[in-house]
Amino acid sequence: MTTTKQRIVHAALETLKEEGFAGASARTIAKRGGFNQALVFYHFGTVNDLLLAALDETSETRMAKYRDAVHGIETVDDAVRVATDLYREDLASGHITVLSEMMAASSDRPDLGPEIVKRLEPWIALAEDAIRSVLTNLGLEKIAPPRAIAYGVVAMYVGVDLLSHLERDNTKAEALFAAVTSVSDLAAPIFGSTS
Amino acid sequence: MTTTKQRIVHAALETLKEEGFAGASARTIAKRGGFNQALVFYHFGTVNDLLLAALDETSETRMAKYRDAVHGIETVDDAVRVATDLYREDLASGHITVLSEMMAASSDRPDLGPEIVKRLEPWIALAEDAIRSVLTNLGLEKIAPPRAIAYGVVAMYVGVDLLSHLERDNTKAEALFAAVTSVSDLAAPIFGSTS
Amino acid sequence: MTTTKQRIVHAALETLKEEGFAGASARTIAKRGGFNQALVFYHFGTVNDLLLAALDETSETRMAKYRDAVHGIETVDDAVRVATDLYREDLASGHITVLSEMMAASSDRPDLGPEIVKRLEPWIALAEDAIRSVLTNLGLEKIAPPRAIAYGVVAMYVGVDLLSHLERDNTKAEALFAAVTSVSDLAAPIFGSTS
Amino acid sequence: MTTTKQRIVHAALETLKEEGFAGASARTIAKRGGFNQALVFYHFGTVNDLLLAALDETSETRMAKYRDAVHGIETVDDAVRVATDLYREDLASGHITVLSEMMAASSDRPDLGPEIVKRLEPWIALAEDAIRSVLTNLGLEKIAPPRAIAYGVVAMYVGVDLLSHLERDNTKAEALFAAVTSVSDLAAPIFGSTS
DNA sequence: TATGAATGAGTTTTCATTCAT
DNA sequence: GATGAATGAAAACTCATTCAT
Repeated sequence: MTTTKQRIVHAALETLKEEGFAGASARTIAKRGGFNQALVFYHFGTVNDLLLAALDETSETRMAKYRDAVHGIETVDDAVRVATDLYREDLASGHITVLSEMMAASSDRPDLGPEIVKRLEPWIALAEDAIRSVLTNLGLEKIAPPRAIAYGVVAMYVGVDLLSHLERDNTKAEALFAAVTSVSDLAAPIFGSTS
Repeated sequence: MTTTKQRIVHAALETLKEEGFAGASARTIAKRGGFNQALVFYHFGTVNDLLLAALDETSETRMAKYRDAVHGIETVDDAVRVATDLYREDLASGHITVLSEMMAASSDRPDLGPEIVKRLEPWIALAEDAIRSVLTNLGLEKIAPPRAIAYGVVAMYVGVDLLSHLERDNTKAEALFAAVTSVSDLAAPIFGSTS
Repeated sequence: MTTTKQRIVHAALETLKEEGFAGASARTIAKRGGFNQALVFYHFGTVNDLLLAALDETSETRMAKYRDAVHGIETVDDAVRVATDLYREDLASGHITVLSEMMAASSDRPDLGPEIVKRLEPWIALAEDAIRSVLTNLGLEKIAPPRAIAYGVVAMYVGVDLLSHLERDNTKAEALFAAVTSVSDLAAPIFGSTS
Repeated sequence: MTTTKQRIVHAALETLKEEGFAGASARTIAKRGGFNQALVFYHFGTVNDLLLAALDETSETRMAKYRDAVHGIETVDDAVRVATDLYREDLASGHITVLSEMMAASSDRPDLGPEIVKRLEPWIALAEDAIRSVLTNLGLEKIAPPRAIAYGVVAMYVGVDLLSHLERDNTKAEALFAAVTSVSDLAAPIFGSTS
C-alpha cells in the first residue's frame, strides 16, 4: 500500500533525476506523479521541504547499505574496495544524481543550505569510523587525524559526483578509483597487512 | 577607465558572490550595477553569457597566479604548501564562491554545463603538470598516473569549495589542509628529498 | 453562468476586435477582462491557443448560421443573395474583424499559420457545396470545377474582408455586392431558372 | 552605385520576404544588410516608414510591368491570360509576399493601414481600366460597373495571395486560374469576339 | 553620414503558494 | 484528504527609438 506522501516523494525523486533541480517545480513533479500540484503543499508545506524529504528517502536507503559495508573495513585495501563498490552502486541507483543536484542548488539558498549540511554530517561520521579503524590498525591515527581525512574523502566524493554529473561521463572517476587502487596495492606491503 | 562591459561583469561578479547564482538575474545585476537591464543583453546577448564572462574574468586572474606558483613545485611538500596557500587566496578573493556557484548551478543546465566543463579542463591540466613533476621525481609516475590523480585533486578541491561554501565556514577545510601537511611531513623522509 | 474560460475567451474576442492582433497580448486581454494575466496560461497554455480558441468560438457561431443559409441555395440568384446577407451579418457581428486579424497575423507565424489554414477548410467546403448545387443545376459543373470556384469565392471574401477592414469602410464592398447582384440578374434569363 | 538608402530598402525587402513582417525589426534588417540599426532611423525616421518605402520599391517595379501588360487587353480572354501571367510573375519575384505581409500586418495599425490603402488605389484603378475596356467592347459597362468589378478582382487577388502565402502552396491558386480560363473559353463564343 | 551605446516599455511564460470547496 | 482556480512576482529577452560622438 503506497501512501500519497510516498507517491509524491517518489515523483519528486524521479523528477530530480531526470530533469534536475531547476526542473523540479511543484508543477512538473505533480505532472510526473499524476496528482494535483496543491498536494505538494498540503503534504509538505513547501517545495523545498518535499525535495529535502526526497533526499532523505534516498539517503536513508543508501546509508543502510553503507553502514553494513563499512563494518568490516580494516585495511586500506578494504577501504578502497568498498568505496569503489559503493560509488558504483550510488551511481547506478541515481542517488548520486539527486545528492548532486540538491547540493549544487543549495549552495546559495539560505533555506536549503543548512539542511543539506545537516544531512552531510552522518556521511562524514561514517567515513570517519572506517578511516579511524584503518589508521588505528596502522598506528597512524595521531599523525593523520581521522576526522579531517574523512572530511577530505567525503569532499572528494562530492567533487567527483559533481564533476561526473556535469560531464555526464564517469570514465574519469573510474580512472581515479583505479589509480587509488593501484596506489593502495603498492602501499600495502610497506605498512604490512593487519589481518 | 572602466568600460561599460567591465562594469557589467563586475556587477555580475558581485551579485554572484553576494546573492548566489539563483539570485543573479539580469534585473538584480543591473540594479546592483546601476544600469539598465537591457544593457546586459546588448553587451552579452544572454544572462548565461554574462555569467560565463564573469567566471572567465575571475578564472583568468586566478589562473595567472596558479601558473606562477605551480612552476616551482618539485616535492610533495611544495605541492601541499602551494595548494594550501592558493586555496586561502581563492577563498579570500571570492573566486571560490563564484566558481562554486557556477558549477553547482550548471549541473542540470544543458546550456551551461558543457561550458563549465570546458573551463575546468585547464585546472586539471595544471594540477597534472605539478603532480607529474612531483611523481616523476619520486619515480612513481607509472604506478600513480598523474592525470587520474590530478582529476582526484581537482575533484577534492571542488568538493571542499562546495562544502565550505555550503557551511559558510572553512575550519574543516583548514583542518584538512593541516592534516595533509602533517602526513606529507611524515612521508617526506620515507621517499627522501629530491633536490 | 459564465465560466472563467468563457470570460477569458470573451475578453480575447473584444481585444481582437478593438485593438487588433498586435494589441492582443496576455496583459491587455487580462486588463480588459479584469482578471490576472496568469489565468490565460493556466487555462489556455499560451496566448496563441487562447486566440485560436477565440477564433473557434466566433467561427462556430457563424458556421451554424451559414450551414442553415446555404442549405436552400439552388440558383445563382440564391447564392448571391445569401452571400450578401451573410457578409453583412459577419461584418456587424465583428466576426470579420477577428478572422481578418487572425489571418493577417498568421501569415508569417509558423505556429499560427497552419492552424488558421485548418480552420479555413470548412468554409471552402461549405462554399463548394453551394456552388456545386448551383452549377449542377445549370449543367456546368464539368466546365467550372466547383472546388476551384469555391476557393476563388472564399479568397475574394477574405480579400474583401481585409480591404474593408483596412479602409474601415465597407461601401466598396457593398458596391461590389450590388454589381454582382445586377450581373446575376442579367445572367438569370440566359441560363433559365431552375425552380 | 548603390546609395545607403537603397541598401537599407533592399535589406528590408529581403527580410520581409524571408522572415515576414513580424520578423522585420530594425535590428534584423540591419543585421541582414550589414549596417547599423540606427541608420534606419537616420534615413527613414521610423521602421514603419522604411517598410512602406520597401513596399513602394517593389510596387513601382511591378506597376510598370502591369501597365504595359494591361495596355493591350480587349477581350475577356486577354484579361484572364494577362492576369494569370502577372500573378505568376508576382509570385516568383516575391512581390506577393511583401504585399501580403504588409497588408496583413497593417490591418490593425492605425499608422500603417491608411498608407497601405493609399497604395492599393492605383492597382484598383489599373484593373478598372482593363475591365472597362473589356466590358465596353461587350456593351456591358452599364450593367457591370467596372469600378466595382475591379474592386472585386483586386480583392480576390489579395485573398488568393494571402491564402497561398498562408498555406505556402499555390496549387489551389493555379487551379482557380485554370478554372477561370476554361470558363472564359466557354463564354467567348456567347459574347462573340471583338477583334 | 554613420555608429555604438543606452533606455523604458513591452512581450510570453513559469513559479510557489493560497484558498474555497 | 484532495482539487481546480487564482494570484503576484519574477524570469529572460526584444523592441523602437534617442543621443553623443
